Amino acid sequence: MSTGEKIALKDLCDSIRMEIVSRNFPPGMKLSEQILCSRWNVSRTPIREALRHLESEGFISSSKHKGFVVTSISMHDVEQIYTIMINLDSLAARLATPFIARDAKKLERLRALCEEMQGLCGMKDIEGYMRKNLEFHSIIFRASENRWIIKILENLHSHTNRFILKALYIPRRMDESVQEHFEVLRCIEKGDERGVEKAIAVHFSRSLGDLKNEIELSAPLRTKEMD
Amino acid sequence: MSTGEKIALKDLCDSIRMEIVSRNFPPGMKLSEQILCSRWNVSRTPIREALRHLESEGFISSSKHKGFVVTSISMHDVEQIYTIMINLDSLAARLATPFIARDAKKLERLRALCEEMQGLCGMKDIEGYMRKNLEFHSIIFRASENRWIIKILENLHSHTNRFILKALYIPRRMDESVQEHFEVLRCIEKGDERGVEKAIAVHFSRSLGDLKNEIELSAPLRTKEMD
DNA sequence: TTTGCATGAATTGTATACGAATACTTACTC
DNA sequence: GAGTAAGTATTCGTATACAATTCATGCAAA
Repeated sequence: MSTGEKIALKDLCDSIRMEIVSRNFPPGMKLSEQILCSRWNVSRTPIREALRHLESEGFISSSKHKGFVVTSISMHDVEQIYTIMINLDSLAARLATPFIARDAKKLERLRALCEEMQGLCGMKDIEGYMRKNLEFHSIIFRASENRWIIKILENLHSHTNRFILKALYIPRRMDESVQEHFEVLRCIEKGDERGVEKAIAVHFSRSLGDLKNEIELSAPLRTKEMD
Repeated sequence: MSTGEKIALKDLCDSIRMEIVSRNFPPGMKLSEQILCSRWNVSRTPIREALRHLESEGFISSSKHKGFVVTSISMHDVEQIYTIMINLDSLAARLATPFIARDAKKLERLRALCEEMQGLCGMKDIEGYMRKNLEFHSIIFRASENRWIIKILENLHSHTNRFILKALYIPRRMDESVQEHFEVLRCIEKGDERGVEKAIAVHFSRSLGDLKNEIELSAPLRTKEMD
């Protein structure tokens, strides 16, 4: 790969972030500058600039003379993040409702996603489900037209996606979750801003609750800290 | 200045950020790397890394081959940010309440700040007032013990402080504001989490409302976009 | 005067070079 | 064999060098 034109800094940043979010670069992994250089065929300067960017986004941490390391994300972090998302995603959804309600394309896409999630849920395709789920919520918060919220939520959702574990399959929860998405969609279609706000808050609260239960149950497997 | 030991990257970053927040580096200002280099006696490499960090925090923007520019912050941005703070600061305050309620030192400091604000308000010292105000709210949200909220709010408060204009003196609003701070403090002392949450939300809502009015009134002076 | 272009100066983007700190290897002692 | 110390190798932090692009200036022509 990459034997031709030069990669832009932003793309470099996105590439590395993707590796981290996909757990291809797992928590705790040392990010050697040299290896990254040869991986993307650039010198250390742009690599370090990209790493500084990701550092400020919280995906990696650095210590002097020891270099960069992928941060780990614990259940404790996930709880803290969900606590924020319960509030912010619902706020964003409320703001977004009037914009989406009169946007046939977005409504159609949201409905398609709901149905696709229902299908994937039946097929037990967690990975696919998570992708659709992320797109569903992204469409909503991006429609809030509040660039500050959008930036924050993009970051937070990326971080939760680092934790969410393909392995963790909870059939009951997934069915519930699908229904909650449909409920959100119904409220949006009605233009019921407060209804959407509430539905999203409930959705994230339940997701967090079930996540905590599940982790609790699988505690012998892995404890509080993931990696 | 700076004729001795080498400055740490983090401090460099903080220094530049301070220049921006204090409007010493005003919105739209071109940040020439050379000038920054000679200002802090370092080479371009650490300067650029610091700038990348600040870019991801939203204080500057860059475009290829044109370099870095201090971002401008408009009333529209401030409205968007306040919309978030109304929710997030109140959430943080609710979380923080039980921790502060049993922390005599913090309670004492908060009370002192309230009284100092009252004094500064009488003396019409807006700059001093703003500083105390920021410390008051920072103590609260930092006590939330949610590191994700803390990071977000530190960033948002910094940005609003770029906008808030020393020139804008609103006696009535400042008196009101002082009372609202006392109300927040009373709720914290009682350990009334929901009361704190509500009080903070009301406080930020009113601040935003008055800010909008004031901007509206002084519209001939400066319109929507500040700088 | 204004428009257009050409040339050079200045600035940025990236690569490389070098000093400093850390990690690793090896060899030696016990 | 375990532990340790010295010396080597690697990696990082920063400075500098070079390439690519933009910006400014000046001059010529309309």
